[in-house]
Formats: sequence, C-alpha cells, structure tokens
Amino acid sequence: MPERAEHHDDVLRENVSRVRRRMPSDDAVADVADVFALLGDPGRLRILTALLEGPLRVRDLAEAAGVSESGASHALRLLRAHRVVSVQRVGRESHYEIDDTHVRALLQLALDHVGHSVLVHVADEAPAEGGCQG
Amino acid sequence: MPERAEHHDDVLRENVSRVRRRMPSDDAVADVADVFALLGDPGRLRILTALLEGPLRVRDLAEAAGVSESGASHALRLLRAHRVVSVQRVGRESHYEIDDTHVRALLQLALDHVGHSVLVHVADEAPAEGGCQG
DNA sequence: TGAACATCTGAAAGAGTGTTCATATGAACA
DNA sequence: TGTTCATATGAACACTCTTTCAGATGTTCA
Repeated sequence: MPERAEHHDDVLRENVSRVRRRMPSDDAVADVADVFALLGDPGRLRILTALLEGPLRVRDLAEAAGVSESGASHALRLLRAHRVVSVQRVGRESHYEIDDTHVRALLQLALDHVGHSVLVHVADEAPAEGGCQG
Repeated sequence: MPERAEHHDDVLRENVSRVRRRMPSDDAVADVADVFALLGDPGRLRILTALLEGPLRVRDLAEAAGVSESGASHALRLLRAHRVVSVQRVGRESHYEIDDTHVRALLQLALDHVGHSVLVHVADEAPAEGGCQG
C-alpha cells in the first residue's frame, strides 16, 4: 500500500474520531428523532401546518387536514404527549395550538423549502378576534 | 344560541377556510413528510449528523452512528433514493456526503435547538455563530 | 333529567419499517 | 487467478405505527 494511501487512511480515521466526539448524546439524538418522526406523518404534518396560523378546534383540524375526527384526536393526543401542541378547553370544544417554537421553526423552514410561499406568523396581520379565547 | 356564539362560529369557520386555502398540495405535504420521516430514525439521524462535517466512508459512518455496516448501507441506500445523500466511489470504498441543502438546514436547526453547541459547516471550525439565535 | 354534541379512548386489523443474517458484487492485491 | 476487503443486496422476522370502529366521557341546552 503506497504511503499516500496510508496518509489518506490517517486523515479518514481522524475525521471519524472528530465526528464521534461531536456526535450528540443518545438522549439528544432520540429527542430530535422523535420530533422528526412526529412531523413525518402526512396527517400530523397537515394538522400542524394548519395550526401554524393559529389555534383551531379538533373538527376543524380534521377537516383541514383531511383526516377523521378520531384520527385527528389520536394525532393530537400524541402531539400533546410530546409537548408539541397545547390544548385549551372552551365549553365542549378543545382548542389546540402549537406550543413548541422549535417545531414551529422546523415546520416553517421545511414548508418554505418546498416552495410553499405564504406562511405568516400568528402575530402579524392578526386576524384580530380570530383567536378562540373570545 | 346567543349571537355572540354565532359570531364566534363565523370567525372559526373563516379561519378554517383560510387555513384550507393556504394548505400546501398533497404532493408538497408528502414530500415534506418523507424528509421528516427519513430524519425520524435515530440511526439515520446519527449518520446524517456525522455527514454534516464532511464525506465519510460506510464503515466509518457505521461506527460513528453505532449501527452495523449492513444497517448503514441500507440506510444510505434509502437516503440516496431520496437524493438526501450522494455517493462517490473511490477504489473499493464509497464516500457519502449530504447532497440536500434543505435537509442540512433542517438538521442543523434541530440540533441547535436541542442544545448541541458545536456544529460547524464543513469549511472550518469557527465557533462564534454556534449559538441559537443570539 | 334526557338529548345532542364535541372530543376522547380502547381495541383490532392492516400496512409499513428497521434489523439481522447470509450472500452477492466488484475492486485491490499477491 | 484466487483471495481479501468494502459495500451492496435480498429475504425473513419482529416490531411499531396508522387507521378505523365502537363506545365512553363530559358539556350544553331544552
């Protein structure tokens, strides 16, 4: 084996050890993977996309996301368990909203990348009383 | 039903229709969900995290990610099929690298959020802007 | 109280997925 | 040429996940 190749191997080995040092902890990786996995289902993704613009009721989320109301409830339960969304009961309705700025950022970045132009934050151009706490 | 409630309902319905108008196409949602799903597996996530700093061989990726070489190969095959990584053959080795800037951005954002401080671009090790958003 | 409504929950079916083992391909070297 | 090495591939298994259905919970209103 020529020495150039040996040197090449050394460089690769060095790269590997550096990469391994900088690898996040198993817990951190698991957390990130969990979030991505939650976003990896089309139904949940549509639900969260709908929630980007503000709180919505379960039935509205189901309609907007094209899933059954039961399916939406299951999805929301999961998202709630992971603290991605929070719920506020108003009478017999449940109003859900995104409660994780990291997830919101990831979602907006991904949708931007896919060429989905209009995605405004809740704040600006406020639909005024659009909120559910009226 | 009091008129306040009726008006409230109107507002909600309006929100729903606006949300539905702004909902990305099924294809766009499916694409985004696919990417997130790919990032949703710890093994693949570690592989891609390792690749953030530059190209690596399969065996090195397997070691860095803590998966078998066969497992790494399967994962890379999947990532390659989705054009997330590209491969360059060097002798009998395969050197993989991230080939999707969107995925790279999502990954870095997610790792930043989880508190993983050092994640520099391939170029060099400038820490400085390592922080989240300031 | 009882009926209508919104949501939640549990269980079961079915599809999908990751992992492993064994083997195949193809390049390097002796 | 035959052997060794790096990677790729195929199949099988176990496992998880999504979806659906039926019914439960809790609220509003007459």
